[in-house]
Amino acid sequence: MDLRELEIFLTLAELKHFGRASQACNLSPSALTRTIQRMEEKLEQPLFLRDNRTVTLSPAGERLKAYARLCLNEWQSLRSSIRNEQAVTGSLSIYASITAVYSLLPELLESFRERYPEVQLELRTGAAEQAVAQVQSGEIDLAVAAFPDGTRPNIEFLPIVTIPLIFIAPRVAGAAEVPVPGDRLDLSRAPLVLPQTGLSRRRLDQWLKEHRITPNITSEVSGNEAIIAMVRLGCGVGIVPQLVLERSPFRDEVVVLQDAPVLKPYQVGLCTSKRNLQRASVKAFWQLAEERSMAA
Amino acid sequence: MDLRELEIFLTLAELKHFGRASQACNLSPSALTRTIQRMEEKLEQPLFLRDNRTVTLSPAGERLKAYARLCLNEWQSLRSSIRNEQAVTGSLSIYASITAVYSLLPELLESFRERYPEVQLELRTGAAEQAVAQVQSGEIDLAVAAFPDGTRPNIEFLPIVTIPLIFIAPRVAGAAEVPVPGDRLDLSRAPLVLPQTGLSRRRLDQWLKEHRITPNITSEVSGNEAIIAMVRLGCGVGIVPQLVLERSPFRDEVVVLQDAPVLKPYQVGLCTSKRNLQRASVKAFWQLAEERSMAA
DNA sequence: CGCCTTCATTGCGTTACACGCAACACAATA
DNA sequence: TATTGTGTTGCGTGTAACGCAATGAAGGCG
Repeated sequence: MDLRELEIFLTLAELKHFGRASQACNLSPSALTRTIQRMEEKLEQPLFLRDNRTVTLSPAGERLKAYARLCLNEWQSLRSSIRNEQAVTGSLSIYASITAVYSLLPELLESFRERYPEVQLELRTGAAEQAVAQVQSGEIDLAVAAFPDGTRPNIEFLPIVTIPLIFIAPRVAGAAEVPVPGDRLDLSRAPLVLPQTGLSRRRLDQWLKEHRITPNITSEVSGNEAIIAMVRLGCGVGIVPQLVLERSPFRDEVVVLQDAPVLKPYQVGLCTSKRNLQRASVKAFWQLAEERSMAA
Repeated sequence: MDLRELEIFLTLAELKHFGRASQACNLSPSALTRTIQRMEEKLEQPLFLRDNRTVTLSPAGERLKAYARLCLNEWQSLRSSIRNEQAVTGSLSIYASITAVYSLLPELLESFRERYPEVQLELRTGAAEQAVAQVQSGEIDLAVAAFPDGTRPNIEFLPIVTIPLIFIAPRVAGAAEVPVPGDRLDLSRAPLVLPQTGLSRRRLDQWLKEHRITPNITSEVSGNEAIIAMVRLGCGVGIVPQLVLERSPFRDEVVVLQDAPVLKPYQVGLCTSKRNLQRASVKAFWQLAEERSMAA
């Protein structure tokens, strides 16, 4: 039994006139007759008692009338509740590093807020490394994350910016062998301040492996900000994404080594699960970001 | 939105597995996929969140699930209530003359009662002449009536028996010119006891008109039983359906005139309106009578 | 690492079915 | 008797739902 059929039936039940009902339903008289006949066959029971003069509802028709009203009303309320739900209770949790919150996200969040003011936004900051894991666990809807090298199953990425990985040195040489600006960076000799894990570490390790160089690692820390702090103190040469350096309060107290190996740059963008991408709020954010990166 | 679609949706919502759900619905996987896609398009909202591993309900899907359950449950209850209604509350009112109640109806009622014991029967007796009017007014569902000569609009007839119209005379001649058994009946001379109106009167009038005979009408009464009573008293020659005479307590006190005009016989049968014929109980009685007259 | 299995989806040809048009049946009306 | 109003039926047509086969994507396993 179809909702359209119920609607047609109800119209006829109220008008009690095939001609007028068919007109009211934008239907040919024959189509109306057949629709009612189909319904009567399905119920194995006449719904209307007709003679050539009048049309009246049978007892079964009265029952069906109540049913039809129920179904159609509930359908209306379902539709509106789904629409409202889409707008009002749409929520979106975003995970990002502090750097991202200050650099990439502001303009995105602003235009999203403008276009979809009804979506409840939740913003969580944390280590950039954990972004993908947060998304995979379902803890979070959307994250700003660096592209992992390999593609992950059921995870979608949308690149937004490409950020070079740069080598930084203290403005004033501290320990021995720490290069000063203008020197050529010799990775086999220079003392290095590196993250324990993470994408930039893997990029460097790969480069070193390709060039068969054994590095001189002074200290391993976690977090790009920590690297900048260590470098500033003169501990050695560090490697950070350019964007992080630009946002750092210590940016003037370290120098960028221009004559250094060029590592494959960071790809930073949005990250979510395939499943989340089907939710209205997530999809909206995603498409907004796509538009902006198209325009750029 | 179709009930079948809702059923399919519910199955998938419970199994959360396209393959198994399609099997459970006797459907190909592709058909299931498309069915869900259609529903999602109609609602402009995803119902399931899928990745290559799992299928889960979206918020909109949860709402639809509640709706689907409501519709399907109500549909079941509608079907069963309609079936029960058909059997239990089916009522049938029958109008018949006293003669019919004693002659035609007993066997019909008996087998009807046997086959459809749940139908509430109501039996009303009255003048045979009013049977059709009772049906037309909707006062009564079904009547045992004589065929009117012309067909009536929106009224159906089912002939059951053919009953000759016979001329009767008193066993012992009373008034002058009243014929005795064996005489040839001369309608221009014999005193007649006729019904004021009714089918038998019309039949006789027609015959007289065709033969250009002016009758000698002694008295006009109403009701066949009255005719028999008058004839018995010797008032004249009467005309009654054979069946009425057979059932009359005075049947031995009048005689049938064999050598008399042959009038077109009475056709007695069931009578109902087209509209009533669509009701289950009426239809059942009608079909029962059809079967019996077939067999006879 | 490569092959196979499991799932959902998509392309495509086929079929069923709902529709509109026209003709019809039946009754009321002039 | 002709005409109008009303519901139904015959028939040709187009859409849309289906099944089959191929595809894409991810997990399992030797």
